[in-house]
Amino acid sequence: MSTCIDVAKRAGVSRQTVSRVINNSPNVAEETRNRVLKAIEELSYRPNMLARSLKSAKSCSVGFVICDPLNPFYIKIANSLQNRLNEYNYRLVVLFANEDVREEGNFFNYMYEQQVDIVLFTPSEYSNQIERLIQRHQTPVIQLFRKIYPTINSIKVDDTYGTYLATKELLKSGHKDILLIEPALPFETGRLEGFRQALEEFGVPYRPWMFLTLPTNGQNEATLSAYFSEHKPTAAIPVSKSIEMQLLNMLGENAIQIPNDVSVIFYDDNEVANLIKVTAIDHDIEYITALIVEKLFSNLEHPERSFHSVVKPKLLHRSSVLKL
Amino acid sequence: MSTCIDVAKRAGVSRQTVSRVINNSPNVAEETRNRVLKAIEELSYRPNMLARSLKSAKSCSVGFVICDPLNPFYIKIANSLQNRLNEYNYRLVVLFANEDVREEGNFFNYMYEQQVDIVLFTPSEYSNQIERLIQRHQTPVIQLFRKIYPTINSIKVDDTYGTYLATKELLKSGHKDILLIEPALPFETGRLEGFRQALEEFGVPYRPWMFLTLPTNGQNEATLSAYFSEHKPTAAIPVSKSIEMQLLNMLGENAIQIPNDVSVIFYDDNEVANLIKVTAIDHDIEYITALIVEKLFSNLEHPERSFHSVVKPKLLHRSSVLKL
DNA sequence: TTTGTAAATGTGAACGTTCACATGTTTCTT
DNA sequence: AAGAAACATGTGAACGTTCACATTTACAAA
Repeated sequence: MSTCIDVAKRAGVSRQTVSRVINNSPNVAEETRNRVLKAIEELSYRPNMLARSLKSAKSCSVGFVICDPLNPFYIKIANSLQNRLNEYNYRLVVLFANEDVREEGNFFNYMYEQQVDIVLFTPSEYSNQIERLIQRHQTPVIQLFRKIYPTINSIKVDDTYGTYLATKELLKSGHKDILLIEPALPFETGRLEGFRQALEEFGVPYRPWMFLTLPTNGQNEATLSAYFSEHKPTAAIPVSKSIEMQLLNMLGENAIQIPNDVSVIFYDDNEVANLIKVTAIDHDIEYITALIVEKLFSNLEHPERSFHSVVKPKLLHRSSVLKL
Repeated sequence: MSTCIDVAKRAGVSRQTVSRVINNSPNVAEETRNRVLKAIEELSYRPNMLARSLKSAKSCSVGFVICDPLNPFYIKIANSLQNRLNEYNYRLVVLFANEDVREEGNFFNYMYEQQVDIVLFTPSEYSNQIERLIQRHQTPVIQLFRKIYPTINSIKVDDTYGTYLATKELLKSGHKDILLIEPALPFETGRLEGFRQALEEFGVPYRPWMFLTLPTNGQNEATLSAYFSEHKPTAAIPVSKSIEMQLLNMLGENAIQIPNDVSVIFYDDNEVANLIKVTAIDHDIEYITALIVEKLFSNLEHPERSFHSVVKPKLLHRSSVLKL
């Protein structure tokens, strides 16, 4: 692998001039620039980013911990984020995680070792060990999609508003027996709140059986089946892909049809929702990543300014809601 | 961010001793090691990997270009690969791509700049520009899942055998009018070959209408619908997630039921296949990544030994094949 | 002509490690 | 007891860049 000194020798200039050319700095004579460019081409020279980052004390990289790699939402975010950052000559350092707090410490240590300029992560639950780790280092951190650490900057989707939207849509169609199904998480998502807000607005009383939490890694078809045969809701809002799938499975096995027997709105659009035409809460990936990038750079410039941004989701109408 | 010199000062040793401790080298007195470890802890010191890689001329990183980020197969591969590499203190540098040759050159330049020790990529089509780029650099490259460049080491799934398996399964159940649907790709996948092998074995003549290629980014429901109403195959093998989804969509709209009206085997298992119980070709992710890691390290040690590995897929029986 | 200013280019040091080697200290061998 | 071997530790240089500054050249203004 050739270095800038090899290029310098071949072009008959100093290494600094090569540096100027590859960094597009002005004050390089056109003739010299061309000579350097030619040498770069001939040697297929590529600057060594390790050396550059080491010297300049800026790696121009953003760490991103994908908390659930099998959820395409996060992959789309990562993909879009990478494209945006590349435009600024920043790179995205991706780490696949699996919703495990015990591993989160390793992720941060990894990011610190890689000298990323800023870390984006989705906390899986509160841990004061992690909080201390973050405070000890000066690397800025932004929590995405969940605001679990009050003192750490955050960007998230307004999930309260999301369930509010979905619930309102069902209420508008005349549904009164609605079931909200969430995975059991070690923190407050705000979804139940939005659910209750909508119910209240339509004067429908909230009943405890309208809200169900399910173990995250369990086989929940039996629980769901029992619930449906006992309570017979006319509509359901499953949250998270795995619960959506389990619900579909259960409905299929019991020959309960969407929307004739039960109306369904997914919280989180995905290709299955698209396939079987399920109305869903939709997140504007491009808008979210644009916001992340904006906040990220402003945070690098003004680390003292704290922020907690909230993005409103939308409802994507399909045909899984029956008018009663 | 503290450096090894900060740690050395605090522990009252030289930077080299700190280096020895963090690299677990022997020949460090127990008492000294503990003093250094304490200083590391107190300063929350993390070694700077940029500096380490720069000096040692080994970044201990593997570049991985994910050709289709929305296909969970590649994400699972990346995730598993990352876990395995971490065990060897290697890291995975991930790049999201979108099946575009024109971008592939940038990916390689990026990987070269990042000084990765080896690149794993899935070529989207043959390009002699890319071939020259790879040859000019000494960084080893392994093509995954597609063997497009004959001279470059490869690891792939035996797709000929995959369609052979799927076709045989349908033939065994008495199907004779089988449709293989592939995306139109600019290279030979070998799937048609496996399809024809199985037909021949069962004495069923191959007819041109049994094989359909569809544009990769098109809305193909209409084409599929026309095909089905004209030829009425009793079974179909859709290849690639997007074609699988389009087929399901079309079947749903025309009220064609699986398996009563048509038997289906997916080429590539996924959660939709699991949900609606579609028999599918299954790839053993862990086996594949173990092989990749093995080949990767042996390639770093013996760059002169070339290899072209092939992994056999399996058939995952579910209930989408009707016995005729 | 002299002087000043801007543009073009070069040089030494530094970033945080590790390598190669040097040096000092202990422990074993005979 | 002397020498060798093993262990423990330290020092200068280097990795490929960029930074800060220095130097040279060109050209306009006085």
